[in-house]
Amino acid sequence: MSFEPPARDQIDLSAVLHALSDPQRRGIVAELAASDTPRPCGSFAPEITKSTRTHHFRVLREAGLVEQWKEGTSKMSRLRRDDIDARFPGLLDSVLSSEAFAQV
Amino acid sequence: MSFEPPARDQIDLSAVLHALSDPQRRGIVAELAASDTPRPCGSFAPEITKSTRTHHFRVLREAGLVEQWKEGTSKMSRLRRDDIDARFPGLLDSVLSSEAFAQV
DNA sequence: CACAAAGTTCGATGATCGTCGTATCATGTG
DNA sequence: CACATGATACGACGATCATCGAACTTTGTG
Repeated sequence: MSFEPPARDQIDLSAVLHALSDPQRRGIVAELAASDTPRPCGSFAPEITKSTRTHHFRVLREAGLVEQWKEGTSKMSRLRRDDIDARFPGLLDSVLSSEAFAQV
Repeated sequence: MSFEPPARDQIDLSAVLHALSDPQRRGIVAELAASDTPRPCGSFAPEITKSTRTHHFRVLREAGLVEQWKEGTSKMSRLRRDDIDARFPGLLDSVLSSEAFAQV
């Protein structure tokens, strides 16, 4: 049972908000948004286990936030910013800048 | 153990996103955002049970999205739009308009 | 081929979630 | 006071969640 990542029109708002409600995942998304160059999964969130990381990337992928492909032994990730922005205009930006803005 | 609703500076992004990730709660927030006149809890989401409704309002209140006060036998609710907008500029608007925009 | 590096899969665990029904409380009204 | 109304409290239920470790797969390199 493999998960087709959702097409642009199928991206679900609840799934996106749920995916973004976890700080760890939000951190990954923020890092992905900060630079366009794809990075291997392992270079994110070094403080958590590999399996937990796999889990978080799966949630992001199933929500439609992230696209992944293999490259050698590692797996690259890219933020589907175009799709998200097209489907939910302004949402991603406001979430990311909210994080940056609301530092206590 | 009663919940102090969070002050503006204590409103947590994860809690807000989690609260908004539930369609039922997002519906309540959307209705609250649509009209300024406070309404009793019972006038929302008539398809779910009273206790479930109470639960959802508690999540919204603890996340800082909603303020409530008693008025006679009923309990009124008000969206804390000013606080949310001040803390996370653009977030609430983009979530609400995302819902309206992305009708499949 | 042997080995290392990067991810995935597969339980498992403890926590939280959404929903419900029933009992209870508070407030207003006859 | 008796009763109705609106909401909360208290389990309880199955489902999902975030996290982990151990085993496994895939890919590249000596």
